[in-house]
Amino acid sequence: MKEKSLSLPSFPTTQRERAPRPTKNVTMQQIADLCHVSKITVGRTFLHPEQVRPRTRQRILEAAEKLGYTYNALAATLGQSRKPFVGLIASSGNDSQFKSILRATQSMIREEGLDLLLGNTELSSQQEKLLINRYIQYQALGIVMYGITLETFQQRQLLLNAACPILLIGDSVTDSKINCAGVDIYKASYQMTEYLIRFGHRNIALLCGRHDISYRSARRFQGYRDSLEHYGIAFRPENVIITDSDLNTRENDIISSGYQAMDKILHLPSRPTAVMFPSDMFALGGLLHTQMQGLDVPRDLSIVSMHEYTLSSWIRPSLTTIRVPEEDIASLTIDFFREILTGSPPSGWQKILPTELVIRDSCAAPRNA
Amino acid sequence: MKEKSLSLPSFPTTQRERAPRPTKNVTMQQIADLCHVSKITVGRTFLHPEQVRPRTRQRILEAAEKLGYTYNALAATLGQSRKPFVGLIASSGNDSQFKSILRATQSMIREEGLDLLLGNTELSSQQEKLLINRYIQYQALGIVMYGITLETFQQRQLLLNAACPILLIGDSVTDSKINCAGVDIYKASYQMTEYLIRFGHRNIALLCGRHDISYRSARRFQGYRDSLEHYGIAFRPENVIITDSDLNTRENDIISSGYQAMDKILHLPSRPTAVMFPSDMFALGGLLHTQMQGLDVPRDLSIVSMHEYTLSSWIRPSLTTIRVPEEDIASLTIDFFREILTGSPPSGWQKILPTELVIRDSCAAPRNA
DNA sequence: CTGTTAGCGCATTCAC
DNA sequence: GTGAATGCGCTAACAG
Repeated sequence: MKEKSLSLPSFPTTQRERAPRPTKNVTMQQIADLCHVSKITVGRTFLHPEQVRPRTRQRILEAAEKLGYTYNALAATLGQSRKPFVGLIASSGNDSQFKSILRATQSMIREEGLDLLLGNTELSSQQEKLLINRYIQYQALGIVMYGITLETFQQRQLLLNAACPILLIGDSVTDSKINCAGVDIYKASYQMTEYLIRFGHRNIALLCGRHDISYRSARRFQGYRDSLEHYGIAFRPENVIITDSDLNTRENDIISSGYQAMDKILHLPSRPTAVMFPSDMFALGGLLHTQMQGLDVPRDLSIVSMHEYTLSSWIRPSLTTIRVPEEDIASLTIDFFREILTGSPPSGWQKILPTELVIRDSCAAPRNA
Repeated sequence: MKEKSLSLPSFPTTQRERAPRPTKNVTMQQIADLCHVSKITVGRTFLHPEQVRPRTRQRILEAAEKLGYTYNALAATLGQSRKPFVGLIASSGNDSQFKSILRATQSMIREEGLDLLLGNTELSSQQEKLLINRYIQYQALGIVMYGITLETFQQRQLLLNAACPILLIGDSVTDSKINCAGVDIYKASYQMTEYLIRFGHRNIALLCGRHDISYRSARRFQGYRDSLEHYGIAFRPENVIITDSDLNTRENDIISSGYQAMDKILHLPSRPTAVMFPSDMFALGGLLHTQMQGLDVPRDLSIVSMHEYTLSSWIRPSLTTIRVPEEDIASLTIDFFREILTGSPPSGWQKILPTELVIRDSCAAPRNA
């Protein structure tokens, strides 16, 4: 038998013995003693106030206040075997798409009376596994992952944990057992490359995350490559600029990553005639740099982004980009958790949403075409 | 006696009775039964493996695997009265500064084996209070708040909870009892206004958050106003553009907020000669719009930002802005929690960091001065 | 309306 | 090495 999904404790347990905190907690029992009622009556005052006579309730509340009582929600979950947490594991805090996910998740969480555990992996597979296990051990109702490493993606047993459904969002996924809600990045990337090729571009640069580590970047990279190949265009490794803005903790600013990438691209021996950026933010950085060099977009250089923000329609030239239905992904995430809450833990729950190529003004045929 | 800090349960308790989840959890006892050992031996295999004979340990681990056992970290905290959580309450997911906070917090959390509870208030005072109480009830070791409403700020009892230290970050604070690590936004705003005034500007616009709600925006607004007053310049209400990008869930993009604000400003009956933006991102939006209108910055219009990002030095003209020591705030946050961990729960812990006026190319004297 | 009993799952203390 | 007993703080089920 291979290793199954097994969650063992993984905390540093040996270290917090410095401060024994002799401060005994105030418990319901103490309130009960003070009020000459039973413990459970105290509990009821808080959880089902209507079941307690107003006068008794009043006395209990006053006593609680006086003692500085704090309700222990952790103990409560034990008692009612309630699961109050939802885990959200992000590969990086950098991604702006993450915001809309966060926002949507939060609103659901609020409605359902849940709370959010947030972890950041910086695309470390080890961190991913650790966090998944941790959140499972906190009895998470489910875990949402936004971005995943190729390595963790292989660990199906971990991702298919029975006790805690895991949902991958942002990207659709090749493994039909794994829950996901997202778009087909491979296809989007393929199509965008195709779009440029049809303009006549043969020398297309790509700014891309670590495709040796990140599942998403790998898919994006592959879509680009396959598209080139399909049209009989030689793949040039030097045309792929790797950004590790996911990983690099110093490099906080996506726009600046795009800026710097463009600098590299413009210094390539054979200068590309088109550049693909992961998102509008990166593209803006690239655009700013290009224009500062006195080059015209799209006459001298075509620029596209692979993920639209509201910004892209306003800058000049407006950006050709790909619309990702973020709101839909967000509401699917909510649906997923609603299914969990109604008792049917999803499995093989796959929602693949279409992307849309938004054509604007940042592309043209290459000059020498 | 006034209301003290009292934490009562605040969950929607009446709703999760749909799915009774008859699936009994696998517990240590079951593993124990299967292995013909006692419960505690099982526990030890996980927590102090070295205290268990290798052969026994092996058997137990196998049984655990076979049964699909999941360690219940919540129950564990009860047993060892360990506090595994840190709360982070953000007023909005929009703010980019939030990223660096998050990053720093996460790294500390990782080192200390803690986990992060994240909540978003969208500057609703009610949400703030609810989340604070919730996190306290989850036995949070401490709570970090990034941004706070004026209303909650008044609730000193809540903020000075003994069981759970609360740290306000980003801004320094006028109440000497309240823990904080941040910069004096009032002063920064005052100085920036002063800087523009000394150029000869008399008609200065300000883009600002809801200063009737947000503590930070209120301070920023006041600094601007007091500076004008000090130099004998009449305050013009129409020169203050309010952005509620904190609140508005649809408006995801800060750059676009700046863009739109600038549009309003340029249409003001008496057009300002200088505009102050909350951050570089807003300012970039404003700048883009200004330039698109055929106006020159800084000749026709001076633009400043009140919070520097890496971007500001690259765009043209480069932005005059204010450097906020984000990294220092982040490490102070860590310090704060280290003090909690070493047993001295901070109180009146105030770290006020200096800001720096970064002068670049986006300001000039007004044309008609 | 209130109390009794039992249990949630694990950890600690002390024995053996 | 291993085990028994007890406690963590709260809740559910059933009684009265």
